[in-house]
Amino acid sequence: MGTGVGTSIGKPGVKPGANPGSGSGKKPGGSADGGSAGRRARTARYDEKLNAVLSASSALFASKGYERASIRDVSRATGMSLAGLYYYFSSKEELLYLIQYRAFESICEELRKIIKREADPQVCLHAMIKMHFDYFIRNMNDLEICSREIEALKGEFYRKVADKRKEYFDLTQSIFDRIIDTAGGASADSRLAALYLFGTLNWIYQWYRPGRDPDAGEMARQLSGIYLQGVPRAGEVTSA
Amino acid sequence: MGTGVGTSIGKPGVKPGANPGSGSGKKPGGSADGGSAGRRARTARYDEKLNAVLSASSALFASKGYERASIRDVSRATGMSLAGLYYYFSSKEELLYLIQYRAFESICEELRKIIKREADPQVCLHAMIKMHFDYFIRNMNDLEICSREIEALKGEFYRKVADKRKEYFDLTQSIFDRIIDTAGGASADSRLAALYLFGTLNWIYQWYRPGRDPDAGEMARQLSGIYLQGVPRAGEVTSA
DNA sequence: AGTATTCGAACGGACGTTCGAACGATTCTT
DNA sequence: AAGAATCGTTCGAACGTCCGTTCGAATACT
Repeated sequence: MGTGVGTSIGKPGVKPGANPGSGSGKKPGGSADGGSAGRRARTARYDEKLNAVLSASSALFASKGYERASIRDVSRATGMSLAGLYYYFSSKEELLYLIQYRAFESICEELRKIIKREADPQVCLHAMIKMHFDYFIRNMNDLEICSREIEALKGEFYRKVADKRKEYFDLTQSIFDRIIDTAGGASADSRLAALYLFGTLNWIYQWYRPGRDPDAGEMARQLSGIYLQGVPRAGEVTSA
Repeated sequence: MGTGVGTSIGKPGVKPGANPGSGSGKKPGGSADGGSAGRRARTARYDEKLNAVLSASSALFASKGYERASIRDVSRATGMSLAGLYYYFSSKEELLYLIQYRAFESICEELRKIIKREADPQVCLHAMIKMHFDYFIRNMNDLEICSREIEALKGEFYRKVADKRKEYFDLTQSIFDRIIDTAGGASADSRLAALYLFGTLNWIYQWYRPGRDPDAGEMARQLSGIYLQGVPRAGEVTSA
């Protein structure tokens, strides 16, 4: 903040000096950027249009992949001109950043609520998994991008998203910590358990098809059943 | 095979007619291409150099991603000229195909051996997971590419790799089928269980670091423990 | 009038791929 | 054994295309 240079990106009309691929990418603004604050939402129209752009980009990035989807594709999908798009973001990378950051921010908030609400750690794990499946089904494109395009961001963009992802992970691991505290000494390691679970959750976009596969409730029941009792007894009820 | 047109790709010196991005991509040769057969391994020198090219490409694709890594990067990494590389493959896509196909082919073979060897389904699941971790640690780049770049292939290339992947999946699901047959009626669904496990296995490249994390044996013990008894009892011994 | 938003047109660069010529080794002919 | 022909292998240079981004002017809104 001291220099006053490059502290205000993402705001309409502000195009920072050209840093063609070289610089270390210190783009995102100072505080809570990526959410709704910090973007100077002058008009409701601006916010609506930005959301439309993000939604179209999300669908495109999800179906073609971030690298293969071009800004020209986004232009075609939104009906906006190539140059007009750059009024809403200052680089393709920021576009990806906004999608990822917002998704992690909102799913983190939902998880925090659950942890606050559920005292029993086993019930809490089930609620967490159920919430993740629900969120996934409501926002398949965003979560697919959060899983698949982790390494497409660099510099500050990467760091900010990585922090949010770590928050989501730490919250999940804390649930396993409590499960393991309750159980005896023959439990799994909480970090590994959380990593294993994250693999499963980050992979569902690869195979889940809404019509064919079970709904979120059934999927969560089976998965939490496995993690709490193993595959052979996954269907038994845990607690009253 | 009937037309005699485009039936022999991947062989040195054979450049099929230009189909710039449009055609449906019916490139891979008739039978068991992608392995060692079908590529007309005239000389040992050719095979060695091809393996060097594949290995360098694998490292590049793994670290930068398939799209971001360019043929010029491969050229730089191998010391060969841009044009010289095309003596060993006919397109960048075929390069990716060869890496993926060979990896799936060899890991499928290892899994078939395990299933033939282990009569107890629970021991078999543990052996499968252990084998996968071992294979991953020995071939991190290849498996990362198999997990991350699934959708980069199209047409026949995609189909051939998808078939191999399905074989690996079906073999794994068959293990869960036997586990569930043995157990009572409160088990998980075998297809879901296999999909959940695949998520975990396909995600390890995102976090596993050889020095920091447990070795393959310990990781397999914990993961199979979870799938057989759940997190709270993952450390208990299953059978004698 | 003044600000917010959109656009057509272009720039420079990176990409995958190809072409024809050359090099090196092996084989064939004499 | 010598020279020519063949084949496998490598290369420099270029082609055409697509990309992300920018500029200054034009339009819409308040």
